[in-house]
Amino acid sequence: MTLHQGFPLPAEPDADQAGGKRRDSRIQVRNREKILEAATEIFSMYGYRGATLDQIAEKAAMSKPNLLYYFSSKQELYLAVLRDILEIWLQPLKELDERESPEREISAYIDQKIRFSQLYPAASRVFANEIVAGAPVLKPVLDSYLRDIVKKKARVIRKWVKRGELADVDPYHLIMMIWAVTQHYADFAVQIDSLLGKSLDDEKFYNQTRKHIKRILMRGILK
Amino acid sequence: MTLHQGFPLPAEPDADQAGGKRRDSRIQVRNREKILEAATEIFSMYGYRGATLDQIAEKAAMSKPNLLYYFSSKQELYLAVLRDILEIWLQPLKELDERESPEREISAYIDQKIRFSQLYPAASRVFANEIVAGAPVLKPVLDSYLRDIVKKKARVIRKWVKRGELADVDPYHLIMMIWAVTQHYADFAVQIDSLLGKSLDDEKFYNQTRKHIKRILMRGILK
DNA sequence: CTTTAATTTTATCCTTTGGTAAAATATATC
DNA sequence: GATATATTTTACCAAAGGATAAAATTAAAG
Repeated sequence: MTLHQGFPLPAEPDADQAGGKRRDSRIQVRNREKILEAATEIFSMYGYRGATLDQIAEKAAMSKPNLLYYFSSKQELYLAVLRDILEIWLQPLKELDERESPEREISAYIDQKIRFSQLYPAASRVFANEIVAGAPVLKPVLDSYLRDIVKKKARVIRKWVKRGELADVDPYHLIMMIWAVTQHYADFAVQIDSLLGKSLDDEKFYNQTRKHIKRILMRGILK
Repeated sequence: MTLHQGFPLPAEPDADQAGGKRRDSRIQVRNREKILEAATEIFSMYGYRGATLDQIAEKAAMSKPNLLYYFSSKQELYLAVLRDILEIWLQPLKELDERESPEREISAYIDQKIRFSQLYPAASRVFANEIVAGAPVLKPVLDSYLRDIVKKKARVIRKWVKRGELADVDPYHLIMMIWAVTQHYADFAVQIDSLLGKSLDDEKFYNQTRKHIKRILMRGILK
């Protein structure tokens, strides 16, 4: 489990055109995509250790050695999957803008998070698995990058509180609450389905959920 | 993965004294406990598939065949772990009492859930892993037992709403929110620690968290 | 103390799994 | 269409992992 060590953050556009080898033939792109999708699905169910390349290869309709032709190891594949996820996972938080009203901004943030749960439930679960497992790979990212971004946004929230636009809430706990609730609908989708017979795929349920979460949270924090 | 099929629910006191074999020598009890604890720890990090008997045996300071002397297979061990967890996980919900005020009852419920996260974080993560993995074992329990209990409690909440003691909230979403937020602090403890440098083990942080969650949620749902 | 039963260790088995080598096939370029 | 390059398949391998057998040891009962 000596995965990790300086996790190459999101975008890594591999900016060589003439640099090393030629990249991205048509088939290259298509297969990498196919594999990443399959891998996300499998990792989301079994975590890094529990997932097998055989399963992933099968889901990608491809032989295992063929898969290894595109990603030279399980670890590399996992890193690629995480990289993709992190990119979309981090985006919304960056957008919190103190110049706007907290009502508008937090509402929009919740919308984006729940939308992520709807669009990428498997990705959300891969992320959940990684964190629940103790973040063996993402720990460095949490400790540096995420930490900074959250600190910055906590300051924004604190400013709203000082301005009297928000009740006296702890910014960190508020952010945790929003994450917890929105991700729950993706990560625990099976449970939701068992209890309610619904999923976020159902647009009606999606909107009901979104509004309900927002109603309670916003009532809870607005002055 | 054909685990499951009629999961033997919580208490299974194995009420034979003279029935089958003699049970529970001193050493028997101690070792089973040691194993269950180690297994909970390992399953919580890697999930069922990702965990290995070698790891569990090592954590329990015992050889693998010795471990298998107490639990005859990985599957049986996992079932035993889940059974233990389910028992304590389910308890609090059963206690919601419509004759009391929602303020008091829901507050007490949140207290119990967050306390569970504090006392049994590994257990919480085993549960999380199981659900995230699609509940291959617990699905039947979710579909029957949990479903019924939640339905019953939803009725209690609805009654409070009708009595005008609670804002017009959807009972199911409210329960999901409480679960999500309280479990988050156990399941995503690493993330919390990275961002805040705190854990629920810290009594001060524990109380701050508890109060903060309650303040926001209660404000959000009380009339 | 013996004798018997419970527990632990050692040696081993078979399957799965991540990964490689090399041959075979398809694709692209001239 | 021949040649070079990229892709896929087939055949393996070594290590890990769940599980068993039987011997060795320890604890309990008489």
